[in-house]
Amino acid sequence: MTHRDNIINLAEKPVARGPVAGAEADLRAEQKPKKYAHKKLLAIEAAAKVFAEKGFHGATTQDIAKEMGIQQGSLYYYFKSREQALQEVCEYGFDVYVERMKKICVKDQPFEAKMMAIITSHLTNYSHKDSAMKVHNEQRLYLPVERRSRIKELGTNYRRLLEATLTEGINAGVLRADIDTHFIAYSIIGICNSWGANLIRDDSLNLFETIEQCSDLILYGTLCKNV
Amino acid sequence: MTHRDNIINLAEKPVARGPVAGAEADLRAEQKPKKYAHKKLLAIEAAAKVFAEKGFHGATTQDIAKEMGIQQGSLYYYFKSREQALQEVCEYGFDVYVERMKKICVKDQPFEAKMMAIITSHLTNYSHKDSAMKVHNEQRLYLPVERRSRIKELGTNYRRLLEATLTEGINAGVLRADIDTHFIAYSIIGICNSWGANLIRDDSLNLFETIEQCSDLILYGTLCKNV
DNA sequence: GGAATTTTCTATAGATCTATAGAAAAATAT
DNA sequence: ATATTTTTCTATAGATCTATAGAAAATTCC
Repeated sequence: MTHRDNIINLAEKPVARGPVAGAEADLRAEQKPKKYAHKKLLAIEAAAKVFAEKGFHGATTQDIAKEMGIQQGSLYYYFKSREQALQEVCEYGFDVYVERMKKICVKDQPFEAKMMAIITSHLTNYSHKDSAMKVHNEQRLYLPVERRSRIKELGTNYRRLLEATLTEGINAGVLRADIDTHFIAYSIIGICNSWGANLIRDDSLNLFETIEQCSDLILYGTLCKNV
Repeated sequence: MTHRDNIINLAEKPVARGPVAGAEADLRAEQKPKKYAHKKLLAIEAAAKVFAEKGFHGATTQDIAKEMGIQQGSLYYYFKSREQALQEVCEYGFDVYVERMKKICVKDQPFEAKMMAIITSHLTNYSHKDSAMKVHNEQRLYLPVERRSRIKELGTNYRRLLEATLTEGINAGVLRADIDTHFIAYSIIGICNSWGANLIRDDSLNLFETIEQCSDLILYGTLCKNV
């Protein structure tokens, strides 16, 4: 079995769905109401924005409700609790995100291009999904473990895809054979998260320049080639 | 003026002390009491630990007092407010830290060794100063701007030292001439903070291996040299 | 030992904030 | 038009949590 097979297997294994421990699926969303599903999304986005700004513990249900333009008490029509709101924000978009990552990893293209696509995907997520990704990175550990299983699962999937891609790069002779794929995967995620947070904070930063610089650093390092 | 001169100048300019806006120096600590100064340090460390675990907004004065083994109300003997405790935790150790950085940057040694020393210093800080550095990284933005001036100043000093060292590396022909020192400096800090947080969380991680791997990634990147 | 000073304790006012209950309003269906 | 369902509102109990005040205990000084 080749490493490409490995990646394809990982990529095609459907993400486990259905009730995960502590997930408490939103019954309303799966049933009749029409308007509900849409407004629930708005609620998640409002929560994401507020959590991103004030942190989980610093954000009140009042704040989130205000962001949505409804009364504090009404928020409980969409979330059973403030904690559940955090959970849903953390999970929001991560699904899509991991799926996108799978497509990138499976695609047959030069390693450098793949790395750039991965970084682009990671950083673009910060600017598109608004604040959900930032909240995921910074606040998820405030969730009790029971609520984190799905998030952890998605994160592990993501990291494994990255590691497999790195291994593939080594086998293809593109990457150094002596790197630790686990370490490098974590580092890439670390750099991306760090710049992702900067991108959100600082409007003057250019997304595409940042992507290029990140790729460049990870691939080529900083030492002069002539030495 | 050479770049080395630049660094030396930076390194020898004494860190601005005295009352910074919003700093509200702890009068008690500067006056007579003997036991006070010592126990105040314990208070800062207790606060650091609790803030690191629960986040600023998630940590109560009760939690901090309990960590110190005193009553909730007694905590106010050491801090005027919970917010001031956060400020002091964020500043704690950073002084020493920047001083250490200056010494490293000024010292005449091969660039690779310097980079390793810088990373060692940054990561060691995480394991020694317990949680203060983590709190600084994750929670300082919850402080109102008035309380952040000193912290910002120290951070800028630190980053400038790093940038100057990188520039020096370029001029010495060791580093690629086309890197953006500002970008690389931020990235180094990002990687270190990301691994620093991992080190605190995961006991099984080896500090020295992590240091070597970080240096290696930043200097050499991941691409195979033969390509 | 007794006075002065430092440190800690107890108790609490006043200000949140979450989550719920039940009424009201809006939307949809019949 | 009326009944049914969905969505929002108001009001509030009950549970925090911060910060202060003043008494008590511990320590230091003479």
